[in-house]
Amino acid sequence: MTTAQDTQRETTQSGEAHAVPNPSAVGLVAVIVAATDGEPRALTVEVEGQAAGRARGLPAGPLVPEHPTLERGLRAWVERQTHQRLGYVEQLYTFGDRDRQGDESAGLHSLSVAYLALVREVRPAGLAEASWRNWYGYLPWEDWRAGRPAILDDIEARLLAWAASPADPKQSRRRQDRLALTFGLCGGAWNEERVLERYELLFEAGLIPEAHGQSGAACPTDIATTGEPMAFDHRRVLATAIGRLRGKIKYRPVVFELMPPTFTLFQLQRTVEALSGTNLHKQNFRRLVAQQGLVEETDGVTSGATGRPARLVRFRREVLLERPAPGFRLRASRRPA
Amino acid sequence: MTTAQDTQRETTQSGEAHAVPNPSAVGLVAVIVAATDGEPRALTVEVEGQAAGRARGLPAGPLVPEHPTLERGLRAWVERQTHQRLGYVEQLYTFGDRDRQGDESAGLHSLSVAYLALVREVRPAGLAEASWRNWYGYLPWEDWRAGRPAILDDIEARLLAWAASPADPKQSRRRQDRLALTFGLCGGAWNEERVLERYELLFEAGLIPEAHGQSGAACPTDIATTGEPMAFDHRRVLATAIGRLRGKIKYRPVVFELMPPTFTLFQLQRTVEALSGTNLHKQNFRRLVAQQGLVEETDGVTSGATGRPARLVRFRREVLLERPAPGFRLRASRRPA
DNA sequence: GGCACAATGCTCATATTGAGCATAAGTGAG
DNA sequence: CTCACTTATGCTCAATATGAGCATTGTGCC
Repeated sequence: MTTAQDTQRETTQSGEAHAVPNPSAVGLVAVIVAATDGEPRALTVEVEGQAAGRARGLPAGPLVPEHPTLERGLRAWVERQTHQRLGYVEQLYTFGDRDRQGDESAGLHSLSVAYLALVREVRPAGLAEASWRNWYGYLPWEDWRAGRPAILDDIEARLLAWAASPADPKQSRRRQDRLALTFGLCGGAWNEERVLERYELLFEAGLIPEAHGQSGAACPTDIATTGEPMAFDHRRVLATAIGRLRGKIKYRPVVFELMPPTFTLFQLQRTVEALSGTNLHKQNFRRLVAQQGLVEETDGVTSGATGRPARLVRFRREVLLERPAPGFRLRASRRPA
Repeated sequence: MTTAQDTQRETTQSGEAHAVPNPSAVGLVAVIVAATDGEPRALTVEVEGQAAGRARGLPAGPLVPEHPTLERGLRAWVERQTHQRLGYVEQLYTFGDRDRQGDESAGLHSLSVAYLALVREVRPAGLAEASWRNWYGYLPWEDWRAGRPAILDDIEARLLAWAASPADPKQSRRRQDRLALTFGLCGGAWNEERVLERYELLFEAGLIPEAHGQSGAACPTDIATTGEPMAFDHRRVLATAIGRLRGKIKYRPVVFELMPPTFTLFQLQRTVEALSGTNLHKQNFRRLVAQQGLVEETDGVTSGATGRPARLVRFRREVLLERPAPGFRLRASRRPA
């Protein structure tokens, strides 16, 4: 940035000149994503204050005056808690709901500014408290790579019951529409980007333990069906991140942030599939990548593994300049696996 | 929402239990968009604290404890300042850079959570201090509907000079690459979604008065070229909103939030063109809308105007349920107008 | 009626997809 | 060494989608 601005010295964003008339506590949260061995992983940490005991959380910490920017503050917290350096970082969403944050008592707001980060390698998690987890452990219904997940039978049955429960037929109808939209029930189609909407629906329907008190006793489903819980509202943040990432890989070449310097086209495909939770047609995928000019060949080939060796390629950084908006326009294969 | 959560009562997002250890001032800002007579408009208000005097700003106000959620707080501020009720609202971005907000003195952060709102009708702005402004008055280089804006000649010359100025050839090269990417110079293509990147580049290059002190004296360009200034960093917020909206209309049917209950296909096209700043091929546009099933015919037709009367149509809300991700995959017509 | 003007209908060449067949080039078993 | 197996890679083909333009249809206005 160039020049300091003194125009605004004496005024806040709102145009008022008081000294912090209504302070809020601002937290920073990070969803740090990697993909190794064809599995999508998020970096999690131990959470001490959590009554549930075993639920893990995302790297997070409060914004303090020492942080020059939000993003720098986030990087500092992540490095401190996980010893992981971040490369690609983008802002995700700012969460501020009173009822979800659970901070209504103090009479002031507590916001969480969430970020999405993509990292290349999974170092074996420098700290014992930090570890990489397959994100589908938290949202198992999102993984359609081996076809429709069986747990969806159970989930759908409960959701339909939830939709049918209101006395008011109009409200019942509205709930059914939402089911169709998000879970593809009643003739709707499954859209892999609606991760957050699905999680929120499950939350409202009472199938998410985090929605009930700390005991989780009121929750009628088990973890095998609705996934492992997370501390605070971090599963919601994770769902937001996955949805955003699934959308973004279709029009920006962000997947390459997850790849090593050289890789095979099939590894790339596996990574995209891991993120999107669907399967792609192999030949068409390589055609797409080729014609978009996203990669260039190296002279290396794979070895050791079974099957014909594959050529190693690398990301062509030049496409960022050439094409107006490169990325994958991926479309799931119709065949179930 | 269903149940209150007491799990988190005693902890903040970060897992610490202090009472607001590091407070921040949080502001809410709204970019409220309407499209009337084929022009894109944003709702602006008078800003009192602004030394520059005439620069207007976006509706904004601090987040206070009385606000149940961020979005509700935003709606309250907007209604108070502009008498405009909001329908469609989505979160845009949270701005928190020290150097841009100009609040480093106090030793605490001041964030702005920005929202994008789309409204149907332009009521003649209930309050005198609030008025609708064509958004291209603030970002004139973004309007390509009548072909490439002439002012870009001037802008490009200055940007090229800026890129050439560093002694370090590497840095110079990097600047040129950015120019190619954002402004389509040096063989690059113009991408109408990169509104924010273009504004930021101009800001860095010193062509935006807001980047210099309150006088604007150091700014080598005039308003006719680089657009009318706004208070604070609100032009950056506006640029963010336009970029987001231009992207979103391609895959979600959000334009209809700007349309009256019934409208003609050409009015719809004019609105899309106004937002995207480009021209579309008329026949292909209607084919697209038709085959996506986005609208249904009414039995009304236009009258009074010259030319053959047009059929009035309405938005088919059902598509939200049917199609996985409806929207316009608009592509600019090649011919310059 | 004849014009100007916009709405609407239709054609056509060219990409872009979705799906699958065929072949190539390795590994390991016998 | 040859076969079975596995994965990589090349290529075809039909179905759609897209970009561009021509033709026709209704209206208000002289």
